Amino acid sequence: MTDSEIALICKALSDENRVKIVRMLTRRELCACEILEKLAVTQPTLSHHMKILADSGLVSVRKEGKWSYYAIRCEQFQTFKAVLNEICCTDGAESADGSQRGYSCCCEDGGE
Amino acid sequence: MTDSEIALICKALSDENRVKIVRMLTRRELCACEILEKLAVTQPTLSHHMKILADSGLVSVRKEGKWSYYAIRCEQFQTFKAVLNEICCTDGAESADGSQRGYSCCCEDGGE
DNA sequence: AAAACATATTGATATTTGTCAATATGTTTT
DNA sequence: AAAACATATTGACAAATATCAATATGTTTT
Repeated sequence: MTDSEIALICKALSDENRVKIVRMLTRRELCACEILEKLAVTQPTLSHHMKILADSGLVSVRKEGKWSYYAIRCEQFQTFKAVLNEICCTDGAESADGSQRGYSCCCEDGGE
Repeated sequence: MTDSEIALICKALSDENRVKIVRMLTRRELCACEILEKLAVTQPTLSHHMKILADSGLVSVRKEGKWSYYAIRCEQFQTFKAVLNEICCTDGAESADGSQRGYSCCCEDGGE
């Protein structure tokens, strides 16, 4: 996954309403009308947001009759998260002074 | 972590150059001059990008003499990734027709 | 003190973005 | 066929963004 593709997905998630939408899609697909009910935007604005999410590859669209159902694209989302997991801070297992931190290192494997 | 905070971090990662920067910071802090060498932007533009990354909370700045050292903020980055892991697709352990997928589900825990 | 160096800020500009009203497209119901 | 419904597209506009040149700030070296 290229830097450009990552940037595109992050751009799709760079708007508060689109973050809300993606969070709503956790474990259930939703039609546009259901999403619209929960956001304070007009229908054309929602349609615009859904297009950005779909174009980024993060969300799929399934048309059924007059409805459009949206869902998270598992494979794409998984790849995105895998890339983020490759990014790692400079922290080791514990702080420089030897004390325990209140959180574990952001790196999955704890160092190379 | 609010939708707004997530959007802010994603906005920081919504530019290809900034994705490159964050990837460069994996496991090592870097001064601005080192980052500048590897990107095709002017010094003021880099300074602008570093400010956006720092303001998002994803990156820390440490000043030492005339240098500014940047690093990934482990705790913040980890929290961000934890939020993404809460977001999950509608897929189960296998495809609807019972066949195996070429990738595992994007959900960490495989369902609630 | 002066020069060189690293970084930040300011000002300007072209481009992109989020939003809405109006309208179009396509589907289902009456 | 007409009305109602769900969604998409178009056009417009204010706000935000990425970029650079010029300049400022602060530090180190000479």
